[in-house]
Amino acid sequence: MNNVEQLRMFIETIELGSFSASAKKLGKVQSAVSQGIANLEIDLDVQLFDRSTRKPSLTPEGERLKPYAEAILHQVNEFQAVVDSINKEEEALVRITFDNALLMPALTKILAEFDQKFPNTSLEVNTISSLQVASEVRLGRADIGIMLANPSFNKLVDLCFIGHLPFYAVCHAQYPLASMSKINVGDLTPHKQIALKEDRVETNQSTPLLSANIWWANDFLNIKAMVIEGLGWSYLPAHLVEQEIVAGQLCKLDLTFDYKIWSPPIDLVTEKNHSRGPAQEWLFEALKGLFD
Amino acid sequence: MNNVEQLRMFIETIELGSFSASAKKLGKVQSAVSQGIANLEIDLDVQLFDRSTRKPSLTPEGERLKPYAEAILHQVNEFQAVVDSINKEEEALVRITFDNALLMPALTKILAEFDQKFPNTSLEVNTISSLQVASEVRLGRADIGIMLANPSFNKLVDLCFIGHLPFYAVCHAQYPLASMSKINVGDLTPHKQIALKEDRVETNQSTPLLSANIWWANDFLNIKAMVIEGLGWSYLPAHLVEQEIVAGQLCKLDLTFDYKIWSPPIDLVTEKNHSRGPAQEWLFEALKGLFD
DNA sequence: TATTCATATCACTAAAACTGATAGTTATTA
DNA sequence: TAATAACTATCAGTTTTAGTGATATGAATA
Repeated sequence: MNNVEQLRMFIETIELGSFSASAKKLGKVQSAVSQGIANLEIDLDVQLFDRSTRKPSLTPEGERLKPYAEAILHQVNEFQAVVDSINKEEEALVRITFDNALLMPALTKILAEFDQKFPNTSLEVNTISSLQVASEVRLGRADIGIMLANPSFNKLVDLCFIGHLPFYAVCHAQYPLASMSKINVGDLTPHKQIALKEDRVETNQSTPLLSANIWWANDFLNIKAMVIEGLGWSYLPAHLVEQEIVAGQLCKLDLTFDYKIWSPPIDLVTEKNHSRGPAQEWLFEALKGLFD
Repeated sequence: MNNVEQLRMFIETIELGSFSASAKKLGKVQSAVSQGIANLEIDLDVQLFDRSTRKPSLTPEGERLKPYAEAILHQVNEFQAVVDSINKEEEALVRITFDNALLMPALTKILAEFDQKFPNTSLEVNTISSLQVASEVRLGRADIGIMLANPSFNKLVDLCFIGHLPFYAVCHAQYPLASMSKINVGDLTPHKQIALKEDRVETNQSTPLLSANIWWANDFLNIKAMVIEGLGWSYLPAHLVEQEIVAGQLCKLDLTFDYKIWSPPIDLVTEKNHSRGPAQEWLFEALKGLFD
């Protein structure tokens, strides 16, 4: 079997029930399909259609071969889709890396849209601590990064401010602070704060340290678990605790000094002066709207 | 993409590293492959090979397309295999039905060999009670049946005697009969026998009924479970209890009147005067040796 | 029975695939 | 470094295949 066009004739004739209809759909004259199918039958030495009736009807052998022919045509279409993708200069792979605090519904929605728009471009998604995001991009191990803003990197990579990630100060509903109103800094001092271990010496913490007794964890999900256990209070990304607050499991602290919600800025990170293919370009633009 | 031969040139050239080697393997001259690949590149508008070196080397685009081309060729091979199967007049489907007492290792081994020999023929395997096997075949719902011999069917279907299925009289190791030697018919009378419910009135039981108190079950696996529970003794197909006897869980009864192992005859059943395709023919011949 | 709709066949043309020869290029080796 | 071996590209000519348009024929329909 070498002739894909004959397989198209075969399948279209089955679908449409006649050689002439099949010919019209394939942009040929009737005799082309008639001969094409006849040649296919000769090549395979298999009778595919029964012509004793007005409209050709599939033989059992044709029925048996139909799914295999369809499988070939399907693969041919896949092949063509990749060819088209290449000719649109779409990348084979885009790699995105972000702080795991940023794995929020709006982000996964963007990734799902990406999959729809660029079915022939693979996506590699990594979550790591914000600190490492920039270096992953700079070392060429990721194409786009998203991280808690840190201007000290702006000589090494391109940064693009896209919005603020709101953090809530929360504790468990049974924790002493939950029932307090108008909490000021002094009130927090005796309570345990759980903070993100960011192991960077050169810059400030992304969340403020307010209690005297601080425990550290390297992942917001760990911190969340510890807060739910009632071990202390913490600043956590709003999207991570929204549900638990609604369910009454966690409480926001009524802090007098947080006149606005604590919201550190978020940057997109890309390699310096690096050209982007269409898939990367689309993803970059989509991520700009992450906080809209 | 319509030209499968060009894809073969593409893949063979990758495998063999040169157009000339690829040409030799495909039975063409070098220029045919050279032009073939060139035409493919023109059709796709994608540069597949870098010719600046002595031997052509894949471009990144070629690399990206390679697995898709291989997928097409794979499907084409599958298609051809089915065509070959059809031309050898192999059946699309063979249906075999047998008494579940016969589901023994030797049988599953034959089915595994069938799968090797006839990868393009589907196999439908049904287990039902021996009584129904013949009628399934007669009604055209199975191609080959295997059952405990019952000559009353030989006007309706073709029967072929293939051997005896040995049955052991067994009970649980703790059951009173287990410790008895030289058991005669009278010794059995007070003990409960568990027998196969064959719901046929016109013929004898396939296993003899010897106790006064008889329980019935419609499946040997059910009977086996009941015997293991210590509910009574029963005749069971040897292959079903071999393991448990070795493990000491079940015991063979030392029956004085069973001078030989009780072994009812087994018949292959096929539709009367029905022609067989090669797959069915092979399976029929293989099943003849089931008890060798 | 006439009509319609579909297919098969055929001679012809257009397109494509292939061949064999040749010229040019890249490695290897003497 | 020059000769050689092992490739590839190109081209004119040929063969093969695919497609066209006209025509004949056959099956359903009314």
